[in-house]
Amino acid sequence: MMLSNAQNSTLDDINRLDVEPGRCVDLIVLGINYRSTEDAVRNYFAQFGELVFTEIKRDSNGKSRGFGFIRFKNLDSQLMVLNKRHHIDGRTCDVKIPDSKNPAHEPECARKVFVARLPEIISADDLNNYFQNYGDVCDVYIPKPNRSFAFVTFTDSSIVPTLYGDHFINGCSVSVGPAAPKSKQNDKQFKRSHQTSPTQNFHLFPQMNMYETNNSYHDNRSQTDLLSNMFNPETVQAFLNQFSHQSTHPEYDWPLDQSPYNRHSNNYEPSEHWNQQNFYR
DNA sequence: GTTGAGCGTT
Repeated sequence: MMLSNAQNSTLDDINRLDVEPGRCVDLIVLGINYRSTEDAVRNYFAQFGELVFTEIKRDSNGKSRGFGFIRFKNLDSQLMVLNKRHHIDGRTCDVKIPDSKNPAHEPECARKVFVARLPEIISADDLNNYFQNYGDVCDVYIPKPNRSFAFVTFTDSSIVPTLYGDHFINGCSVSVGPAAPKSKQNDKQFKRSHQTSPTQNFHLFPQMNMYETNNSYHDNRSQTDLLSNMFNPETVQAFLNQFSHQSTHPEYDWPLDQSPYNRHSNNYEPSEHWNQQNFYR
């Protein structure tokens, strides 16, 4: 056997899956040698049991992307290889449950709203007090210096879509929209985590649920269209800039976990070692 | 012709 370094328990991982218990799922194999063939991968894992599926992901030119998927026929085989280190063609490979199978991988942005057209006179306290009426607010983030927008994060994502639209806070009108990611990475995560839960996809189309009789919301086909309907051009730009990591004074931005409005935080001071990458993890 | 954290339809 070519096993080494058993990592975590495998039963817990399987129990957390959104699949039938006792059935094999596709397993992702990370770290495959770029030169390894599917035969090599299949031959290696055959020692643990019969495989019903083997695939190495390749680009359009046929070059290996260094990872692939396998599926065993029997669960005992799967248990033997899952979350363990393997050695194939001179490289150490990890076998894991794909993120796409794990609904727990919901990105934070699903619990967060983007508040646009935010006047400077509205404080994080104001936002907290206001949105607390709709759900459990666990974080309020206003960039410093003020850039006319904020993020409000809830502990539960389910109420988030119901907030999309205009709100009046202390007599001021603000626009609330999805805190959608812009980067390719987050985009993928965002799509993945919601593919597995079709019932939650409605949050991408809030006007279908909230505003279908409101003429100001024409299109319900894409998030981009949603934004163009919901926000004015300046606000859209501000929204997109936020995800381009273009803070003019990043040293004044607070990380989520150290925001004074973050209940899980006991540090009320701006961080010295803070950088934006932590925020947009 | 290179690389080495990640996440699958083409």
